[in-house]
Amino acid sequence: MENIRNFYLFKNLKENQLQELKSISVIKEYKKGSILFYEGDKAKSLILLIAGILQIYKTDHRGNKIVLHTFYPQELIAEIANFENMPYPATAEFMTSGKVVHIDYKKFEEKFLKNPEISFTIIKSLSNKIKYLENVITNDIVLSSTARVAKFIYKHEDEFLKLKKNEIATIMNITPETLSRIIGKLKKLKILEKERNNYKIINREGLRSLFE
Amino acid sequence: MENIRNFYLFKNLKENQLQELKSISVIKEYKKGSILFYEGDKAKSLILLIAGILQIYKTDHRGNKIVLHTFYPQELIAEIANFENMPYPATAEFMTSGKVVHIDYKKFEEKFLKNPEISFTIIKSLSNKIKYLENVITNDIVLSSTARVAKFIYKHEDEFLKLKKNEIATIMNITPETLSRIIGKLKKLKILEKERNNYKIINREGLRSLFE
DNA sequence: AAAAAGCTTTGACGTTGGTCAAAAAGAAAA
DNA sequence: TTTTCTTTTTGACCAACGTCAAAGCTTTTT
Repeated sequence: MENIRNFYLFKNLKENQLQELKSISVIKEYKKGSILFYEGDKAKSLILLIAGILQIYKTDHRGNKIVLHTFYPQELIAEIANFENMPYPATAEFMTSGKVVHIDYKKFEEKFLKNPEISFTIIKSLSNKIKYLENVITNDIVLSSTARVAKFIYKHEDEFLKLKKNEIATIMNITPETLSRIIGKLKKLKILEKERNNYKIINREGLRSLFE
Repeated sequence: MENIRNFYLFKNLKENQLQELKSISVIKEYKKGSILFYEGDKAKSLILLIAGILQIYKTDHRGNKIVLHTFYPQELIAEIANFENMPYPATAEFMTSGKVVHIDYKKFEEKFLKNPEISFTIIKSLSNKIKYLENVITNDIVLSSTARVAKFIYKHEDEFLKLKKNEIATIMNITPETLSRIIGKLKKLKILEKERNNYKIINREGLRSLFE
């Protein structure tokens, strides 16, 4: 097994604790597109993502993915399913090939959860997730499509210029047609301008006023 | 100051720690309808609700309240604003008169956050919030209005019978008109039946199939 | 029991964003 | 530079919900 000490979560453990942790952990590899767990599955182990990109999503009544999280390595995944002893609330799919540490949760809880360094890390991880979920709610419920697009362009100018329009639309859970129409609207409002085969933002404040 | 030991969060502190905690805490009372904080406010203290009902909400682009949480006593409120040092992500309003302990966060973090009992409580509190937020997302984004109403009736039969229709509509963030039309649809589907001036559920499974 | 006030339902209509198909514009390959 | 393939835009149309106003019911008050 690789050096588990590299995982930030376990940086501060002593050698004997590390050994103990290793003894309750298993590393598994996953191919791109494979499913780590489905919404409704029962959680058996605490999961730490150590390689690859993992997306957590629900599917709405029209079949659209609602992405709750996109995880990059060194993150705990869906710990609440363990803490609350509940089924996974969403589905996890690898966007790239990836690697994961499965830690026997029961034993972890007994032996590690009250370790101050570890619990502090978990608090950070959880509060990060809350931040993220709140953002999903803001974007998908509070804002209209136009506001959502404006916010995206404002906050991710470079992606807006680089990514294909239909990729951007997917990220925002809208159709490419709707995105195209909104961009058209922004052009009329003199917020964007077509320049060669791309756009230029000519009124950042105008953008901001659309979502604040 | 009242006996702070009554707050579950601090049950396991030793006497000297309790004294220390008291020294960094202030209790405040609030009237029904008063605002504890607004979305965007800066968080200065860790807040523990000890009396009353507190609602946390955002306002969507049409002016509807999106309720993120409804808190009852003995709960930490919006801790992430402290942990992540970010502005409050939503507004908090008292639904009844209430009481709150304000704890100086900087000092709390130094002295208490790494106490195993306390951090465990915080982990519980955070994971509860995640559960709640996930539920909001499921209800408000994933489900259609009909599914949302079906779920509400299925899970809260008594409220459905007792509350006024427009109160129910408010809880679900839909208009009374839409609710009325959906109820009409459920009548046609032989899931509900009008009985005197109320309804009767005559096909619970039918209800369930609408949201699962 | 009649009148007033408060809810709920219904109808007409508007807005938002999705769907499908076709046209237009760009990029890549030949 | 043509040709071909991909992406974006446009138009016509649809479904879900919201809005507003009027009509029907209930409940409360007098």
